[in-house]
Amino acid sequence: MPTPEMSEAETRRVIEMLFFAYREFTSEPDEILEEYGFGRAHHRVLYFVGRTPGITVSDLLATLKITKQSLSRVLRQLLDEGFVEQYAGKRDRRQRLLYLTSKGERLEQALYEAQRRQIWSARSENGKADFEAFKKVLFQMIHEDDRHQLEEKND
Amino acid sequence: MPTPEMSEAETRRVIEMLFFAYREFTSEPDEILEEYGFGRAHHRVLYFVGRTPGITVSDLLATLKITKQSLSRVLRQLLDEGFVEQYAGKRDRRQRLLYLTSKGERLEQALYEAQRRQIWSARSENGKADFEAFKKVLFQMIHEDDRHQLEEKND
DNA sequence: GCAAATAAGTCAACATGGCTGACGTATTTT
DNA sequence: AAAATACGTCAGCCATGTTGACTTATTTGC
Repeated sequence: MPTPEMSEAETRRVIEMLFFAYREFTSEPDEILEEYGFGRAHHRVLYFVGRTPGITVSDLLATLKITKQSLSRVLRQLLDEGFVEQYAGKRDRRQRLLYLTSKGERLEQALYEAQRRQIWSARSENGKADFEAFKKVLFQMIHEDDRHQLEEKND
Repeated sequence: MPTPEMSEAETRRVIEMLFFAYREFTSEPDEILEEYGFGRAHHRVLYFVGRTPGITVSDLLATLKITKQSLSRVLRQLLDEGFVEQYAGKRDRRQRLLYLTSKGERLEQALYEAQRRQIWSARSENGKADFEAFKKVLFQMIHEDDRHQLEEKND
């Protein structure tokens, strides 16, 4: 672990790359969502419900780190419009376990596709080793408390 | 340039890392800005005016890709509160050239510091080679039209 | 068994920061 | 002199974050 030795110019270049890359990363999903009258907040819910079928409302809140009232607004729309379903928990009937409907899965899949393409494209311009390094550095940028929430690395 | 051969699990892991890393990347600046009654939109203006002293309003709009009216709202506050100054262009007096005041520079510096620390920290957990690879992949994620806007690589 | 805690939902109100549309003014270009 | 450009502003809309207060259903703990 070498001591960082980075110029301000290089550091600023990274700051800017993160800004522009993240904007690009969200732009195509945003376009798709707009066709449904949804926004980025809906995307996040679709994403994490899709990735964690049966997730409870409070676990989703913990992942997204937004208030119950903010989540409620978008979740209500997703439920009303049939993209998400909820069932009372078996073990604890106060809980509402969230699942994507097939309609919700189709939309989530389209959103995933857009981001998958962008990631694969960036990867294809570089080698496997470079991409592994990319993931390592990106992982270090994540708050420790959030790291456990990542998809299991089974690859 | 190898054909991508990535599992869905690995791809989703990257999607999640980008989400959590970007949230972390903006969280400390957000806290600082709040002390001034500013938001992320102010940060972006401070950042790009600081990086490009004398930038015109229209160039700033092109970089941020927001509307004149949206920019106006935050720029007005930054001008009124003495973080940014504007002068009529010498060559074209319709233009308003934007500069940080020393007050603005101090705030921009504090915001930069927070992000610099996070980047250096992530870098320090990995090698120089890994970080170079990180930058290469990140660069590829940026829309071609935005790439020229990056800080010159003079390092 | 009952009181307290928990999971979830809702109402109301507010802030930020995107957006569109319509116009005004100063300056430069043609 | 007319048209185009750079900038600014007014008004209003939308999405998505916030706080605070309160309800209902259910589970937990004494």
